[in-house]
Amino acid sequence: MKHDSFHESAEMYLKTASELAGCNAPTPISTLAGRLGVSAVSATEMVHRLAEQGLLAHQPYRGISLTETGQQLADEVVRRHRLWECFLYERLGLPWHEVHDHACRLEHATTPAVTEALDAFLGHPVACPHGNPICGRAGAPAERPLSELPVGGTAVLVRVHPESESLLCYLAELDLLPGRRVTLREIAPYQGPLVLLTDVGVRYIGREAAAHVHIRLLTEDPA
Amino acid sequence: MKHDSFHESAEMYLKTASELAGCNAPTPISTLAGRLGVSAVSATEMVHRLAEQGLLAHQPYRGISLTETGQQLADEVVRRHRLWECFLYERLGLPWHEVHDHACRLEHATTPAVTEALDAFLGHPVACPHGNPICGRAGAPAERPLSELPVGGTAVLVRVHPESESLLCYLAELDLLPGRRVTLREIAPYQGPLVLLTDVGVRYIGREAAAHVHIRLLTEDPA
DNA sequence: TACTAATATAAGGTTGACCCAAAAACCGGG
DNA sequence: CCCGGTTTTTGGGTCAACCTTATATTAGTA
Repeated sequence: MKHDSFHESAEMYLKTASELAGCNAPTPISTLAGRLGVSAVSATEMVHRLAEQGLLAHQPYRGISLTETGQQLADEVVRRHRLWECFLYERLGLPWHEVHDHACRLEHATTPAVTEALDAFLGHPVACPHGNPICGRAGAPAERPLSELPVGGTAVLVRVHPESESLLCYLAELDLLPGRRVTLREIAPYQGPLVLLTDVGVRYIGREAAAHVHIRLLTEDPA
Repeated sequence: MKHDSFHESAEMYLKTASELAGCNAPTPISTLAGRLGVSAVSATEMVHRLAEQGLLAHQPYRGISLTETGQQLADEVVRRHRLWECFLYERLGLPWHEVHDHACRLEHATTPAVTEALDAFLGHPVACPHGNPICGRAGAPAERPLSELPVGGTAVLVRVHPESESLLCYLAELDLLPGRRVTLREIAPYQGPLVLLTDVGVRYIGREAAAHVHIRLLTEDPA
């Protein structure tokens, strides 16, 4: 017998599954595998193991979805992750785009007692530095990807969802952080970038990236 | 490719080897194995692997000792461990005797950037809550195990060295924490416990435990 | 010196998390 | 309804870290 519960890997699978579940219901295993950087075969194996433990359901050729228990576990991991991000960013002063990776390591080594104490220490924060909610489920009113903002509409950036260092870094460079107010002037032709007006200047952002940036709509049309 | 450097296990071996090295120069593998809770065979295997990587030297039938590099690695792990202990105890307010175990998990998931930032955040502490030094090598003036305090002598408890939750818990119960001033009244016969006078009352402590509590001598004889 | 207890090695197993290559099952478009 | 591309399964490997049960080696002591 090693650790009490399961390991880093399992937690990563659940966490990732949870992240992808937000998009379309049954996530194909290949997507999971891609995101985790493992082969489809390996992912399938692990999915089976997790399914046996009742953490997720696998409908062959359709995809996977988390069970109640699996979702809970995943939520805990995500919570730890975001709490650490808060700590690393707010208290330790590490750069915005770096905290994700450090938190990825810590999230698996955090006991429940530490999690709770950390949460209290940070004053029960409601969102990580990238705007992702910390406590209850996602929800929140009228939130959608930036890529769906209509031309002329104005919105506030609230979160960066499927996070990745390169994306975070890119956004930081553009100064497109949660809290920023943007207006979509136009979408360049041929799947071109979105042209955004912000109070720090004009910004261009690709559709791919924009799909990962979530906004809260302020107005549909220009003032 | 998995993690960049080596894994938790290797770090634990090095850390433990370093802890035991303080006592007698070449540590027998069996001692290492015992402390890590693995079989002697497993420990031997791992020792070979680590020796191949030049992290420690193994003299058959005599024991092991860390190389320069190995010692450095071990020191880094220990440093991370103690920094986390400080954080958990001072900032998160977790109990004195519990922080060790939580820190044991975190120490392997801490990137250099986080270590440095944490150190700064804590104001570059010089010792963990149990009194073990954080930065440079152990040293410090005139430090010895409580078990070597002469009868009648007075000393200050400075650190608990080979740490274990049960020991820490026991000491906490007795209120024998670093900073406490004690006078050895007598040693009960037949390898009996030490009888200590403290400003919180009389305390009895076994010789085993006393060997793990380090003191700084104040006076050799009663005032 | 010869013996015993500690130490080391050898041999063979297990488990988790990966990999590849190839075969089989499936789904949807033409 | 059939064919091609995606997905899954099958079979066979690797590697690290463990395990047990022997068998050898050695150090220290009687």
